[in-house]
Parts: sequence; C-alpha cells; structure tokens
Amino acid sequence: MRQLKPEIAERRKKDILQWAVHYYIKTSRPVSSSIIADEGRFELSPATIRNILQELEEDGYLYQPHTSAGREPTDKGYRFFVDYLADVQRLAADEKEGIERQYQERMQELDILLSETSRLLSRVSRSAGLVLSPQAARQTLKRLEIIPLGGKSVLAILVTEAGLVRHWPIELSFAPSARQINTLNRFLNENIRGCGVSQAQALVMAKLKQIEDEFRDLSLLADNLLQQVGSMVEPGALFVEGADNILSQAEEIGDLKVVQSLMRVISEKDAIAGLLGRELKIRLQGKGDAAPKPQVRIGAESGIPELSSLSLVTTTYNYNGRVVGILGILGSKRMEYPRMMSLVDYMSGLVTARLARWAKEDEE
Amino acid sequence: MRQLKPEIAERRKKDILQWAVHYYIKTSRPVSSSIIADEGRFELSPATIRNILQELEEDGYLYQPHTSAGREPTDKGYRFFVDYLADVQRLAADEKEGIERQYQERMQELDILLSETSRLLSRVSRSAGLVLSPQAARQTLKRLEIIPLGGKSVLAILVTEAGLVRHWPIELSFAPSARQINTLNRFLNENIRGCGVSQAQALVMAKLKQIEDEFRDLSLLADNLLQQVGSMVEPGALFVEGADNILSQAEEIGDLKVVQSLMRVISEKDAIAGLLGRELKIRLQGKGDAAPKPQVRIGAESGIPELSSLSLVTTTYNYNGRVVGILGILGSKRMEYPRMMSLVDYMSGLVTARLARWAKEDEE
DNA sequence: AATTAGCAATCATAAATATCGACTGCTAAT
DNA sequence: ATTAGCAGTCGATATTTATGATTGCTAATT
Repeated sequence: MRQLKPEIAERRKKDILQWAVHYYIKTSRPVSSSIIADEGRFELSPATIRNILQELEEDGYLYQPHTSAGREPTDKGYRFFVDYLADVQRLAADEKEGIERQYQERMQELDILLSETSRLLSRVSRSAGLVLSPQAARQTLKRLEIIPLGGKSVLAILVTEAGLVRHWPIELSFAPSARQINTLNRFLNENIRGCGVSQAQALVMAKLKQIEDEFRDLSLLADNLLQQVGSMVEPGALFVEGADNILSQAEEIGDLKVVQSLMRVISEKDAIAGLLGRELKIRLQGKGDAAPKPQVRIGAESGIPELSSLSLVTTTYNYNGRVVGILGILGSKRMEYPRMMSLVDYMSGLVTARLARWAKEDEE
Repeated sequence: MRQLKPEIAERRKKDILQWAVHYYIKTSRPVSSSIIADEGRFELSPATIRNILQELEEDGYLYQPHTSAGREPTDKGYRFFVDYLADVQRLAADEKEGIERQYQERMQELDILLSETSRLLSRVSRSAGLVLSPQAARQTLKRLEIIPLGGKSVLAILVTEAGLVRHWPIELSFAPSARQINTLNRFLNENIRGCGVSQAQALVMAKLKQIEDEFRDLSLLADNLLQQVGSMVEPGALFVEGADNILSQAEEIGDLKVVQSLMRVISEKDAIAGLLGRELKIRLQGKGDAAPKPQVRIGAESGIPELSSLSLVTTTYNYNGRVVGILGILGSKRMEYPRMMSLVDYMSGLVTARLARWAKEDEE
C-alpha cells in the first residue's frame, strides 16, 4: 500500500489540530470528526480523522467534555495554535484607519493617552483593554515644583519627561514665604532635570548642603519633598476598559460563579496589575528590542486562577528606546489570536510613536 | 358583634404591608398569608390576612408573581415602606467606629477623599458606592498657575478652594521666558483667589488690559488659559466602586441579560452621572438645608430602564454652606433601606465635615 | 359585621422517565 | 493506510408524574 512518510503524517496531524482549534474558536462548538471531514479540506474519512483526533487527545492537545461529544482544545492546544501561526496577520487597512481617526490630537498628557488607548483596545478587540502606565519612580524628571496653597499647605507637582503628571499636597511645619517658594522652585528645576527619581534626592540634598545657611527652612522642605518623590513606588497605574465585553462575548457561561469571580478580578485590578508588573520587570531587562513580539498567556498560564478561562495578549511599549510599559487585551480563550496579536502590536507602535514625538518636541 | 373602626382597620392594613415588605427584603421569598399569621404578631388567621392582602394587591402595593405564590412588593409597595419608616434608624456605634477608622488622614485632596468615600460606601453597604464630585466650574478658585515644560509647552494647574486639583497641558505659539511666567503667575494669583470660574475670566482680562503694553504676549496666554478654565464644563466626575457587589447580592438572577445590562450601565457611568447631575441641580436650588433627607429612588423611579430592578439611595454633601455634590449607593431593590439611608446620611456628614475642616485650615 | 375553617383549584418546582441523536471506539473489510 | 459499518455511551430535550405551597371562595362561627 501507499506508505506514508512519518513527516507527512506528522504534518497532517498538525494541520488538523490547527483546523480544529480554529473551528472551535470561530463556532465555540466542540469539533467532531465528521465536521472536519466535511468542512476541512483533508480528503479523509471521519474514521481516519477519529484516529488522528484520538492521538491528539493522548498528546494532550484536545479533550472531550464528555464521551460522545466532539473535542475542544486544551490550554496546550491553544498554545500550539498560537505558536504555530505562521505569519502575524496584518491588521486590515480600514481597521487601522478607524483607530487612527480616533487617536485624537488632544491626548497631550500621558494619563489621557493611556486611558484612551485602553478604551480603543477594548472597543476594537471587543474584550477588555489593559494598559499599564510606566512607573513614575523609574522615569526621569522634567519638572518638580511646589505651589503654595495658603498657610502651611503646599501642593507638589511632578512632571516626568514621558509626560506623566502627579500632584500631592504637603503639610509643612511652617508657612513659607513667596520668596522662599520661588527660590526653591528655581533651585529644584535647575538641578533635577533629566535625573532619575532616585538620583534626584541625593543630588539636590548634596547641593543644598553647600548653601545651607541661606536656606535652613527650605532644606527641610526640599528633603521632605524629595523623600515623598522617592517613595512613589506606585506599581504603575492600570487602565482597564470594557471589562463588560468579556461577558457579552461569553454566550455560554451558564455559570454565574465564573461571572462573579471575573468581576471581582476586574474590579480588584491589583492582581492583573501585579501580573503585568512582574512581566514588565522581566522585559525591562531585555532592553527595548526593535520588534518585541506580542506575548500570549492562555488560561491557567497567567497564574491567576480566576482567569483560567480567559487569555491575555500583551506587548510592551517604549520610551526613549527603553521598555517602559505594557499594554494588551484580556478576553475569551476563544479569541481570534492572530487579529488580537496584530492589534496589540499595532497599538503598541502607536503609543511608542506618540511618546517619541513628545520627546522630540521637547528637544526643540 | 365587635365593630371595627375604619381607622383601626386601615392602620392594621398598613402594618401588615410594612411587615410584608420587611419580610420580603430580609428573606427574598414571596410572602404568604400563613407566614404572616405565624410569624407576624397580628393574632389573625391566614384567611383574614388573605382578605387584607387581596385589598393591598388591588391597591397596587403587592402582586403575585403567579397564582398560588405568595406576594411580593411592587415599586409602590417599596415606596410605601420607605415613606412609612418612622425613624431613620441610627447607624450602629461599632459600624460608625469602623468607618471612622478607615477614614485615613492622608485624604488631603478632594479626588482621593471622594474615591475613598465611594469605596467605603460600597464596602459597608455591600452595594455599589457612588460619589459625584463637585463641578469644577461651579467652584471658587484658589490658585491658578502655569509651569513651563520647555519650549512652547506649559502645564496649567488649577486648585479650587474645595481642594480639587486639575491640570492640563497647553501648547503656546511662542516660548515664554521664565520671567514672563513668573509675572503671569503672580498676577493671576493676586487676582483670581475666591473668584468663581466664570468671573475670573472677565476680571483678569479687564485688569490685564490696563497694563497691556508690558504684557502683550502674556495677555494672549492668559486669555487662552482662562478660556480653557471656563470651558471645563465637566459634569463632575462620578466615582463608582464595588459594582460587583450587586451581582453577588443577587443570588437569584437566573437571567444573564439582567447581569449584562447592569454591567453596561455600570461601565458606561454616564447614565448614572447624568441622573445624579440632574438631581444635584434640583437640590442646588434649595440651598443647603441643615439636614437634607436621604432620597430613595426605587426601581423604575430612577428613569433608567436598566436600573428597574435596583434602587438608589442618595443625599447631598456641602461645602461652605452650599450643596456641591451627591453621594449614595446603588443596590438591590431589596436592600435594607433604613440602614442604607442612615449610612448615606452619615457619610455625607463626614464628607461635609472634612471639607469644612479644609476650609477652616485655609483661614488660618 | 368581622373572623375563621375548610376545601377545591392553580401552578411552580422537582423528580422520574423516556426519546433522540451526536459522537466515539472498535473491528473487519478494502 | 484507509475506510465502512455498527454497537455503545451519554448529554440534551421532552414528557410525564408527583409534590406542596398558596390562593379564593363559601359557609360556619363568634
């Protein structure tokens, strides 16, 4: 008989798995042998397909929700599907255009840029859009000022080079004069520009020491201020938009428990923020590659039990040639991975570009 | 035989309705005649109760989900229940204490105060906590400054007397000198303090005209700046926390549709913000009463179809003797109204007090 | 007149049962 | 190596039956 070369058999097996996962993603119906035989282009009878499916099940790529049902992909199956994707399909031109159009000019500030980006991600993907902002503590300072609020209160304002603005009130032990505040502001801004947050403190205090006599009171204030800047260990704010999309997508969640636990995760954003933060840390080390690949975490791979029925597609964005943040989407395990990966990739490019433009404008 | 005076019969009817609504709120089970006879203290037989229930149904206070089921309150029934509540039950002392303890000192800024308040509301009520922040445009200014970001960019910072801080970037047509910025800041802050947002613009521009020669460029900037301040028509930000509580409370929502529509309302906060905004407007006119009563909107009374299975308990908070914002909770129609009303009332007191303290500290 | 007991009627809910049909796995034929 | 054929499994769905909570009505009772 026709002897089949093992490579060919192997190849066919992969194709069938690919087809099956794809079919399941599209229809959310368990895949049966006859469906594959009928609708796939394999020219094989259901019986043969069954044999192959059986092997795939043994290998852990598929499973049967119950005897005599079709098969569904396991996490491993999805994982294979994603890894096997030959080319990251390009985003359709009109989709790009739509996104472009909504990318308003008014996004001059980092917070607004990021929250708008997560909203866009969610709208286009019809899943939850996530954006983790850069850690304030890791950025370089551009401006640090205080403005008097009357009495002993002042408001500290910090602007980083990437465009992050933070403000917080400080209660002093004395009422500063306008002159004092002026002096301090001038002094701060002559010295901290371009410093990292942590360096700034040491630097300013050192310089301040030299001229201490004049500024006894101010020295205290400056110390206080910089201390607070240093302790801004915010893990980076997480912008989440469109969590409700996940619900409307999942037609078949009979189980209210799932919905609830999901809700909890979403509203207690900390878990996700933590996950992304850890991931960011890892990627920070590998310095800003030219083309960072979107990363996909399927189901339990995320390490968060509540997310085991969801998948996470993320990638990084850069500022100044360095990775500074993460963005991505969170949606059904049955999402259209190719599209989502290119979407995430594209958005990351937009954010990076916008940040770069700011940097350039600064130079001028 | 014993002739019953009509007033007494009427009174009894009300008591039974009250008892029935209360029972339903607590157990979420339809109320049957025998339950009332057994567990209520009415000394009446089920048969008699049945007659009364029938009347109450005819009057529109109760309805049967189906023949041969007990009765549940209609919106009108809940409404009666709320209005009939003799005394607004005081919040338990230990609950107050718990709240007090969580009211951290660090809440120095309005945004933080309000978001923390909504979180607290949600945690104590186990429903969604809502806080509508004061409209920036309606507040009086305390401070308005710009700080240079290099090149033609500046960052405008606005602080209102109530402690609201807003910042936004401005792109100028020229690069201002440090001296110019300094002058403008001094000028602005000598003039706008205590002004309403709308007055500020007229005032400053008028004064600026007088000395125009010196400040030709600045005049442009100031105009631009104040224009933007004026157009901050933000309807007031809405803080929502704990929307997921609503889900976990509703044990018996078999219907996924309800969950979804709820989710949509929550994430599209605009509808609720609009409702509260309108309500605020109404209450703004009746100037800050000594003791504003918590308002309850039951089901469809809110005017938002998606909320027809929920109730809204709100009240106002004051600054400077004037109503400036609204806070409340959104939860199941079966909520414990008395407790919720006193909770909302109490929190409103706390916020008002905190704002007043800030105002006082300013005086010093 | 007001209340109550008694009783038939109603109907959601749950449990038990039967039916259907979509799959699979295996075996034997090609 | 592939395929056809077939028995067996099991979820999903429909059908039936039983259960019991609760009502409305009427006639008896106080």
